[in-house]
Amino acid sequence: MFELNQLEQLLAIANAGTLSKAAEQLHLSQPALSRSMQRLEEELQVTLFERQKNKITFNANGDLALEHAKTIINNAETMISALQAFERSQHTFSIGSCAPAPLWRITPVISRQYTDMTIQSDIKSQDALISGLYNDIYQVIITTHPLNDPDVCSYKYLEEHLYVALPPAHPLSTRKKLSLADINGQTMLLLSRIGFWYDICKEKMPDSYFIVQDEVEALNELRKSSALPTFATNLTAQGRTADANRILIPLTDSEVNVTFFCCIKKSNNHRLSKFIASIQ
Amino acid sequence: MFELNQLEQLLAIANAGTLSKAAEQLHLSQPALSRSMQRLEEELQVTLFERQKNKITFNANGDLALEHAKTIINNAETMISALQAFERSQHTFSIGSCAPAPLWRITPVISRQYTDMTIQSDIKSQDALISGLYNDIYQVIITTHPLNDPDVCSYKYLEEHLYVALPPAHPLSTRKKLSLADINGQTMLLLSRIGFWYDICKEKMPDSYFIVQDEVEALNELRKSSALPTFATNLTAQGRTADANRILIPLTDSEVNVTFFCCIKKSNNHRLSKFIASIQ
DNA sequence: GTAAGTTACGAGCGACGTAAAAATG
DNA sequence: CATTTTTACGTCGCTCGTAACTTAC
Repeated sequence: MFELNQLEQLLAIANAGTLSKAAEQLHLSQPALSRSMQRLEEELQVTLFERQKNKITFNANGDLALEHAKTIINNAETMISALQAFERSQHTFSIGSCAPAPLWRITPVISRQYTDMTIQSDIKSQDALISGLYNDIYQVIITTHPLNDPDVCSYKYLEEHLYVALPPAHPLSTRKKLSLADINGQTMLLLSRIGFWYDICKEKMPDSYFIVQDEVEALNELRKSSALPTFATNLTAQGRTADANRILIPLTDSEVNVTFFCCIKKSNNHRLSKFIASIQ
Repeated sequence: MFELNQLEQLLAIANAGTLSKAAEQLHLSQPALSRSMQRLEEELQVTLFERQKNKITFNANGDLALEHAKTIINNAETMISALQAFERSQHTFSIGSCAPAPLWRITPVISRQYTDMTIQSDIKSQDALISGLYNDIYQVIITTHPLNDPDVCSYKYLEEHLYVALPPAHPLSTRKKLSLADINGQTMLLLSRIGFWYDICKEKMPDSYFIVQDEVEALNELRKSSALPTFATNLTAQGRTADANRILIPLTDSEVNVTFFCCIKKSNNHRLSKFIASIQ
């Protein structure tokens, strides 16, 4: 049987146009390449080139061989990346979530349970999460609704309730509850990468301007040094313990009082049994 | 990049079950195979086997690699056979015909014109001929009707008229013309491999029994030594020159007075221009 | 003359086989 | 003890690079 490196050489010759240039690209001497192609022809029992004294061109066989070579090399490269991706996936616990808060809780749990695994988490749209679960990009996804699929188990995991954190001097700070509509128009501090929350803010508070911060620390600094309202959640210590400078007022909209579900392919149930037990 | 022979070895191991047996099948020492697989794993940067002290089994990566390896090896083998088939086709002039007579004429013409080519001819049903022309199994096919396809040129080539050759003593031998229905029921001598003629005989002379001979010589011997009627055609010298023992009577059915057409893919027009000129 | 290709020849490295060791049933 | 696998080591062969030659523009 011929060898893959000979097919690579064939492609290189097609790309470079001449043996010499191809040899250079392949870090090979030109005579070595010449002989390698002679061996390939011998192996295939077919001439691939039209040889003139100082010129070599593909003949019809060569053109055909080139097409086959391309697919074979392509398959070989696919094999390598598929294997390496599979290997990585074996040692990586990938979680996708539609919001950041569940990850704050779940990541430490997993890293304690699966000590030899890398944990990788994404915040994505629900659609992206679901297709990621089907394609085994995620072992676990966290959504706001259980998945309606017999091959997937959805476990109720957490409830999240949002508050608005107002400075005491704020005109609305005496209210017992508020809706997003009530605070629409306010300029607010907001974290980035908050998944579906951002879409809700944009939709329900179209007149507000959001000062977006990437880092929690940066946001906290701004919170201290400004009178801007922010959001808070029941899922962080920082959100719950009333801040000296802020009064937390519950938000009433159903969209900001959600239940999160952990969704796992049934085929992964066994592998993740320890994890499943821990979230129930 | 890894090499194809390593993939072949991988398959051999999967088939044989143990390194030792696989090595034997591969005509390789067992340690050599062991190291070759170690190199493959190194190359892929992925372990493929679960190694115990004196036992080696595929792991999940290995199973996946095996699937990829199968398709790659398969592609490689396909490449070899496709190239060799293509090479052969380049040096072979393949003609398919629905009847033998046109081949008697056309074959010598082609062999004179294309001296470096092998001529290969088949007698097949019209359907098989047409699909063979499309798949480049035939460069030329001979049919009884022109093809209705803009990519194919159909050239009128020959007319063939059948006669029935009766012994002078035969009751019908004084007729000026006959139809197949008139001689239905007669036991007749017939050549084999006569293409669509055979179907016509069977259809139009359902009550006849046909003594079929593979060889022309054998048929001629029987013709001399028996009084059995046979068919004759305008396309052979032997058919035309009246035989002392036979009287040739024209058959009137339209089915046995046919025009043959040479059909050639337009894409082959250039390559076959010499041939096309010679048949017009 | 430069740039392309093939052939000739010597050298080095890489894959092979043999031998040895270790483990299992 | 037979079977299976890995490691160690020396050898052989294959492929490489250099050099020389030929041809074309």
